[in-house]
Amino acid sequence: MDPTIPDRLKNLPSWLLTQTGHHAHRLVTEGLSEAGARAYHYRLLAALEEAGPSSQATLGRLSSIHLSDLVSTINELAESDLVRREPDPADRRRNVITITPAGRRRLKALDKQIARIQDNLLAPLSGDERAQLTGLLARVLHHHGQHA
Amino acid sequence: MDPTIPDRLKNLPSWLLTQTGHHAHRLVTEGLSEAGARAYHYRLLAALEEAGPSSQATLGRLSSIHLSDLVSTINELAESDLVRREPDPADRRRNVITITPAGRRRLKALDKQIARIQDNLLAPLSGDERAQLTGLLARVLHHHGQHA
DNA sequence: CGAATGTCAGGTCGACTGACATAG
DNA sequence: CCTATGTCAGTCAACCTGACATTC
Repeated sequence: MDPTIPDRLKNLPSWLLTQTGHHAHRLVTEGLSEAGARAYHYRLLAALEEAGPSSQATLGRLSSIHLSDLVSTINELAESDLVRREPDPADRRRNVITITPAGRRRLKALDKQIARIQDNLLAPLSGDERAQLTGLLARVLHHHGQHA
Repeated sequence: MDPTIPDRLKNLPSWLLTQTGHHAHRLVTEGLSEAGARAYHYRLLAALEEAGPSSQATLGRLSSIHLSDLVSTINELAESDLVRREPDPADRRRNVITITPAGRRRLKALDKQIARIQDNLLAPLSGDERAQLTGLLARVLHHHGQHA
């Protein structure tokens, strides 16, 4: 039998969101670690490929990674030659971060892992229900993203 | 203007879940900290009041709090006289944890905080949509709760 | 001047791992 | 013997704070 979740929690949105969020995070972490990557790596590579060469400050905004964490994340990716970090000649405060061909290949491989994980994560839901869920979540996230 | 979330993430369920989960967690943490409590405290008190006096192992299963974290959580609650920890005469490996009257009062106060937070969290959704969302999340959670 | 950028040291919270002693 | 229980030490990822020097 199930460990009978307390009534107070069973239908509490904040509980459901933190717990499912945690399961999602666990699945992603496990899936990516097989490929030797972390969630931050995927987020950063994804933002970087879509935005093109960018400053660290911009990448932080795009990927929702804190500036102070970006430093070490970029260090790690640069060490594996997945990105390059170069000073911006036009603004000497900035670095320009560029994704390398190896970075693009890595990103593609991670894309596949990530896609597999989604299916696992939402296994009990139909296609329509998955779309419903993502739609609702996107609205909640957007609302809090505005003024967070 | 919005920081234009990368396409890869924008509709990715695992991303939406971890991010909204994080917002939920942040709101809960902030709300409870005004009352001098943490999320673990609420979860434990809730499980305890509904289950009645229980061993730590049982409480861990009910509240999804890891056994090793339960020790310090109970220490904290016991120090404020919100719960009592007593050896179980019938099974001397066990402690029996009991909620005190002060614990029940505290729990009621936290309930109110928590209710307020839900409204904030789901602000952009209608009543029907909130029910839809919690229903879908509960199914996902239940699925992963089975064999986690 | 004020604002933006990158770096670093540190802290928090929730979740977890491994070891251990004790008791059933 | 094996399992359950409680305790402790320590790790981890993600997120955040505050400080600082540099440059615009």
